[in-house]
Amino acid sequence: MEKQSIIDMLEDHDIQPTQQRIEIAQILFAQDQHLSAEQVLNAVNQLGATVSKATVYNTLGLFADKGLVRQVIVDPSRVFYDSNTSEHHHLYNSDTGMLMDIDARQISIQHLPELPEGVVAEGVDVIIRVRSQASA
Amino acid sequence: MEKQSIIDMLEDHDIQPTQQRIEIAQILFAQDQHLSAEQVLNAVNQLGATVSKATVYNTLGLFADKGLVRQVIVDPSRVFYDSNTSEHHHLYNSDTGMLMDIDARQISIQHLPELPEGVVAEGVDVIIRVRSQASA
DNA sequence: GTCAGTGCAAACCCTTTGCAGAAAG
DNA sequence: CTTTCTGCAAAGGGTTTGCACTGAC
Repeated sequence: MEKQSIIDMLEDHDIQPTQQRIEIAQILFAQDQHLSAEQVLNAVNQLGATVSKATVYNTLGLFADKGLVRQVIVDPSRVFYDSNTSEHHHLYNSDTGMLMDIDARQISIQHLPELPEGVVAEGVDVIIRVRSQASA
Repeated sequence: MEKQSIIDMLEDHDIQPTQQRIEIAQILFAQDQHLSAEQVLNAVNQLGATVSKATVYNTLGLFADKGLVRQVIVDPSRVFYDSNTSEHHHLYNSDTGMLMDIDARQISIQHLPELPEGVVAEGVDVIIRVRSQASA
């Protein structure tokens, strides 16, 4: 994804395209992937850029708020940020930490229950948890 | 649930029924519920008992390993332990932190995708995320 | 008496925060 | 110039760990 389309994407989502945000977005949107904050930090700084930890966290939080990425909560120890925002679910290997997308069409949810009063739906997460065969 | 059935339950799951474990189990299995480690700690100690934080964490981890409770990972800031181990899913209000059970029969998953090689399924979590109406 | 379990406090790790300096418009 | 963003380092909060003490059998 080239720089100008990144900038356009950020502006479309009411995000000021600063240099750090552009660099982080370039990492995230290079492909559909799931990265932790630390992985983003490493990746950005391996490109020669220098973005601080605080800015990575701020930016990922901002991107999530604005709908550019989706937080994936599958492991209590860290949050993953998913650059694929199309409807899909996840398969998580708790032994390896590997997180895979599953096309939403592969899982059909028949009928959602009626929600309690005063709440609005945000989304539905489906997580298929697996382990490597040998392990416990 | 009376003390003797708690002890039987622990022994059935290869867990030595120590006093602290019995107290924690009595809290957990008083009803189907979702408690964080901190909530268990408070609840246990309000009963006049004294169980240390380390033991609460150790015990909850042990119970989860042995299948007595189920970890529910919906919020990056803390893990909930669910004393209802029958098949069901969850509804989570991220504004209030409220976690509710949803009967598995209310959601039907049509067909699971084939798993990658070398992995075995552990389970499928479905989380319906909601917010309180007023909020963002 | 032996081994597993417990408790305390310190260590850990991811994440957030306060605040001064830098950059964007 | 004004406002927003960034970076540093320190603080925060849930969880884990090391190790000596206690309890179970």
